Amino acid sequence: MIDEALREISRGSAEVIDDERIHKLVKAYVEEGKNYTVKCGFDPTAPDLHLGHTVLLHKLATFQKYGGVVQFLIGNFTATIGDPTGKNVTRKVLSQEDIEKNIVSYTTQAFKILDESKTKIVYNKEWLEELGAIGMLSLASNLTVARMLERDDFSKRYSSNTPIAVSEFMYPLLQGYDSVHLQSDIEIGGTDQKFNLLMGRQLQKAYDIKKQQAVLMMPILEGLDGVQKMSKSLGNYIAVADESNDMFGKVLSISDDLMWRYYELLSDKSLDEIATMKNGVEDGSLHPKKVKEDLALEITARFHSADAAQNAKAEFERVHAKSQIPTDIAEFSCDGEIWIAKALVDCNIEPSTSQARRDIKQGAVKINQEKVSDIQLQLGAGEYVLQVGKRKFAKLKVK
RNA sequence: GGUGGGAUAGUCAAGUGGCCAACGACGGCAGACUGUAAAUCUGCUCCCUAUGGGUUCAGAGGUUCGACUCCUCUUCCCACCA
Repeated sequence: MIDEALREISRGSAEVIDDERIHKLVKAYVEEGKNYTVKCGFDPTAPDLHLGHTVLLHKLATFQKYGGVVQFLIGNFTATIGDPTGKNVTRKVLSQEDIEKNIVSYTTQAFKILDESKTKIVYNKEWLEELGAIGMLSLASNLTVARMLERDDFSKRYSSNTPIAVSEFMYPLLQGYDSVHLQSDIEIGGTDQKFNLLMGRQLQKAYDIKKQQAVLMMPILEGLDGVQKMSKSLGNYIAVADESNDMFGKVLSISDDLMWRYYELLSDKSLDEIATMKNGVEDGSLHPKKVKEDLALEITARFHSADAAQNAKAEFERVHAKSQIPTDIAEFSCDGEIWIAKALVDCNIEPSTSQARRDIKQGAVKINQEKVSDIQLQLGAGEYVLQVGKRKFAKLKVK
């Protein structure tokens, strides 16, 4: 039991600091039913979670299975500073209203994965606001400028003369102080958070907390392109709130290599099952497409439902394998005859008539499955299914 | 505070009076091939019913038949010195 728990806990992790502590905590739970706390901080800087975030949520859910009580920390105070991690520019400061809004959508999405009964939502504004100038100064005395500048992102920015706000220096300290206040037993985060996570340990020691938190770091999930990290700004993400059809399609569009990574970090399948599949693909007894489909089904089912996932799969096959038209297409209508290029723009499947012309020239545009070659084409009264490329569709009614 | 250098399309980056809607790279889109994968090859990549027209090269003026290119001012960024 303990071994299995530890194996699941360390699954996919990039680095664990003080795994002895984790071992003891899990053992105490299994043998004596004692709970422990696992902290994980989220910045409410964006309203939508994507699968990259869920890597951590999954890990938290695993801990919940084995006695962990999750301290779901909302950084509503630190969000006003902006985490400098991995940024090459100072982050924008968010307004209070935006933060409030983000918090609501954040937590509802998070509870699709987390067990609500074993989760405590905490806001660091509660204690950080009270800290005051004096508390802040004494907190800051725990860290030297030299050490701060050792940080990769800071040193890069410093040497490339990108401005660093002094307030950004405070960020790791405040995050560390959260661990002091919450007396966390374990904190998890992405590998890019290492500095901040270790700060928690250092400060817990400085503030005389008896035990320092163990730290478990998860790798950063690559986005759909398989190279850069999944992020909204890069547009290579799968959002938790994505439609089931989109979600299914997006998962299927990842590369075969990336698929294994997603399995490790996002799937509920056991490590043994995954290894078996991998062997199957390697010796040719299992088609990689099938394996990827299973992954897409699993992920879609998690955020929607098993039925929705099956429908998405059927839909996908209709549209792509048999190159038929999807069942659910946005509909538009217009009065009187309309020029094809204009129609495509009006239906939001082309950004400009210029682009529409180009695509028509290249044979990317279809009406009712028929390739269009005439740029001048006028659409008279009737109903049409317009298509650009493989995935953009629209229905148009011309009166 | 002083002295130099710079700002070009999504990003990087050529262009230093007309041949410029602007080389190239990356990204993106589309086509072929596939498993809507990867890899590869090809085309496109400011807007406009368009063998033409319009608006662009930080901003505002000016010189010129003509300016991304020259001059003046403004804003922002960078380097070196203080």
